[in-house]
Amino acid sequence: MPQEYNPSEIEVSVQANWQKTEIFKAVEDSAKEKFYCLEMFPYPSGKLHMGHVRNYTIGDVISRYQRMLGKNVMHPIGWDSFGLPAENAAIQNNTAPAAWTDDNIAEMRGQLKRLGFSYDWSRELTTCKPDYYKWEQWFFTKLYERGLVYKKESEVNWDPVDQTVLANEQVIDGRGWRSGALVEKKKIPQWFIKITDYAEELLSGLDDLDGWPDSVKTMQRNWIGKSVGAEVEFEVEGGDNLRVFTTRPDTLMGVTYLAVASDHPLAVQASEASGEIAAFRKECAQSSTAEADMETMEKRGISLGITAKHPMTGDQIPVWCANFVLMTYGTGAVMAVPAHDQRDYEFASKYAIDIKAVIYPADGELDISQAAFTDLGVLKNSAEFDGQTSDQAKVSITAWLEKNNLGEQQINYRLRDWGVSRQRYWGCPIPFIYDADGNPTPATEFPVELPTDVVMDGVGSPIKKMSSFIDTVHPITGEAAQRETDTFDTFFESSWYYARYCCPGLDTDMLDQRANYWLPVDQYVGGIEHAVMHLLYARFFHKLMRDVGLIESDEPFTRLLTQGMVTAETYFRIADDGKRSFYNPKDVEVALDDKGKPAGATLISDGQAVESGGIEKMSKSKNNGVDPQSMIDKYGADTVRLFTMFAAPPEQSLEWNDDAIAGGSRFLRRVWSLFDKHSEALAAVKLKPMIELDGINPAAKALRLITHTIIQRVLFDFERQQFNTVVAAAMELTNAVEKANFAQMGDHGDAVLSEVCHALVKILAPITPHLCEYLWSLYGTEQSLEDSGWISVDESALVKDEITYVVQVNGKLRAKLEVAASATKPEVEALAMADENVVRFLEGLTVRKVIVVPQRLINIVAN
RNA sequence: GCCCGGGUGGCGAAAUUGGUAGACGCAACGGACUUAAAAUCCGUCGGGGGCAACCCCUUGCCGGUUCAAGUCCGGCCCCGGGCACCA
Repeated sequence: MPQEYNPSEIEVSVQANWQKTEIFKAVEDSAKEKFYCLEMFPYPSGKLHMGHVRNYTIGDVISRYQRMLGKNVMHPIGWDSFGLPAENAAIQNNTAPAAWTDDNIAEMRGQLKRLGFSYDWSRELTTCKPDYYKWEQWFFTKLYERGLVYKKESEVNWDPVDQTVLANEQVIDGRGWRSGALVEKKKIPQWFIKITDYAEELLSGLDDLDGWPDSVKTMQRNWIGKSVGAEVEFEVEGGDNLRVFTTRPDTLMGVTYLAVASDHPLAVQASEASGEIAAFRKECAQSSTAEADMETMEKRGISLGITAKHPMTGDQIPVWCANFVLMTYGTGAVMAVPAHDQRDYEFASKYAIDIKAVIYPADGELDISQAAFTDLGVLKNSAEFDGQTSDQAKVSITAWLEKNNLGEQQINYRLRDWGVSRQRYWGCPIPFIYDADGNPTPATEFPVELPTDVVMDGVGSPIKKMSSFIDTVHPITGEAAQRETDTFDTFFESSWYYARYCCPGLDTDMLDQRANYWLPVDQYVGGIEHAVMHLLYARFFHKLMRDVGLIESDEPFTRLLTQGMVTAETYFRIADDGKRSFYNPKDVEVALDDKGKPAGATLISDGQAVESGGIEKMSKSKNNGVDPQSMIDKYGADTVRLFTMFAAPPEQSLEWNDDAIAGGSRFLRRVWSLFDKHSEALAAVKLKPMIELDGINPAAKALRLITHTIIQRVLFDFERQQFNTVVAAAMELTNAVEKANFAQMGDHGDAVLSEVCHALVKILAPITPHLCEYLWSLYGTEQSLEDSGWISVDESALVKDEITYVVQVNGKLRAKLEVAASATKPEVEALAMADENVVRFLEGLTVRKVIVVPQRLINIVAN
């Protein structure tokens, strides 16, 4: 073997061999246990960024590990290629989104191949191509037939200057990003899918997802937001009765006002007679639709000047309009109990509305002089319900409402139906056709193809003016008709791509039986930012596909790994106009003080100071991205892969560090020279198993103990997917081999060498597969590394003659003892008591208790 | 504002899940090799005290449980992710 490790040479030739042998092509085989490993597919934004590299390396390590365990692994890749950035880039570069997208895919595909990921490229899919999206169009019409799709008015961010709908991302401080105009909420008709019909199953299904992180399951539970309470009816004179949902019917007697959303029918009605109310409603409309904005704005309201009849007391109570009541949750109206709800308390205090206490703590005094009492308690001032606990009263008051026909028990979900309409061009056309009266009917021919030869003007979707697209024939009447010009939310494509990977090339159906072989996905890997929306939509879609009869399983993803983001230091200067301009870390030199702490940074090009802006997620806006390509060119794919695995555990954020990756390269060179040094011995001894253990040389025995202790840790770490410590273990093993003197190990030297090097290649194989392929070839076996099986622990190698005991006095470390493994508990205790330092610390004290943790620790408690 | 995470040396981190805090690596410093540099190799490396054996302090902050807390419980502070049209 050559003395120098030349990664690019090895990597290119190993990759060519993988391609030639089609080793990663996945074929259905009922005789083998399948393993479907999937990473969230990329949006083709231009070039790979470090987040991609991390995501796909994690997935590749898992895929290769599972393959070595002997499973039939399917590992596909594709492109989530509809979306907003393509439209923006098209405008900027004076091109069409399709061409820009295709170029990016070609570029990024090349980068993924260069990194040596074990993809089955024959399954590659691209969501913006008609052969993919025609099936979601077809599927949407199936859902329509089943009554799961409907159209209703819904709010969007409206830019009144550009006359266009804006994404939340395009609203900055309440203004349109291009026009700078104050954004308004506007209602337009949009398509919805009834995800709320599946709320209960989406919630209960989480209980069985043992392979998902608890944090993600909790987030989804909270997002679905099931609450049990009551709907209560308040009679409004001369108007429709007002129904409200409450989780606290026990506080009913404490209601002192009602509040409705600004677009509630009662508020709309009241605004017709009052300019003040109309103005308030207009103000409420002047904000983005984002919930974070709604929740953080000042809580304000206005009295509607009308009253409603309290169902129990018959009192007339005022009805207000408030900016914090959401039309989309519950009934768009709430009953307010200022004494027992903090938000109502603040609102009532601000507008001098009555506060009436009805719940008292079971013991102690009620104090609502500063804040509401929101705990459960005992009822007072509640007529016949006085003395009941909150829990009792929730039941009895609900029963009373039901008996008097004034309300009933109700389960409410925070989850809202999924609005899938987008007024954008670069998306999948929604397959509906409107007759002359505007009545929709589903398309019957698929695909409804998106015209790709378009010019983007920066305002609005080009197909909304394109008669060649819009004008069509009604599928039933044959009369002139018009196509829907809205497109699907891009979450639509990403909700079912994992199933389509199972059926490449299928042109007669959305899915076939192959989907049932591969699904569910055994391991899904992706960013934590997708914890709720994408993962919830995909779970929902899976159940829809099941109910349409396309697949048999209930959940799409058995095990989920949510990776952390990739971050880097940011550097900037503030210009005279107050704007920050950011400089890439590679263009900045950091000075260190004598402790090695950063002390000031300068721009290399002009030698002038730049300010440090702290660690942030790699992004274009902060200009702190590191181009993976430059790292691959410099160090090779294996080093980049090794570093991304070593720098942090997968679920934590990973801070990029140029120096640290050089350390990864250094390690691989050390592994290389280690094999170089022993290549002749390895070729001669091949895979000689360790059999003769009796009378084994102590040096050989010691190295075997290290080897198998490390194997044991590595097996554990691969299973729990903590790959940074796998790399650390490989480094420790390398250190041990470097120090070992095999010549002194007598007859066992070669066999121990073969065993330890074999372990090292196997441990690193999923992480640095190119290098390991090469090293594996030194063993001269016929089998490919991928098919050569996995490693196991030889328990007999783990047997120790001596054990180190830690001796504590009152919990503080005072001594360490080397004790024969056969020593009994009293013997160990006696040895501990006799230790010089222990004796010193026990002087003048009485021993009260001695705690012995076998094989590990002794704690002497004395005073 | 609400929901979910995270905080350990100069830095990235580890701690077999309540039992030796800092494995492994980066940076830094000292040395070897070299005409020199790179590369490589050897050594030191949380803070403080001590000639030394050793001792004291230290896992964001405050309090608690325990023989024993980075790990469990309660309260705070700071940072990040998500909040339904970025993907």
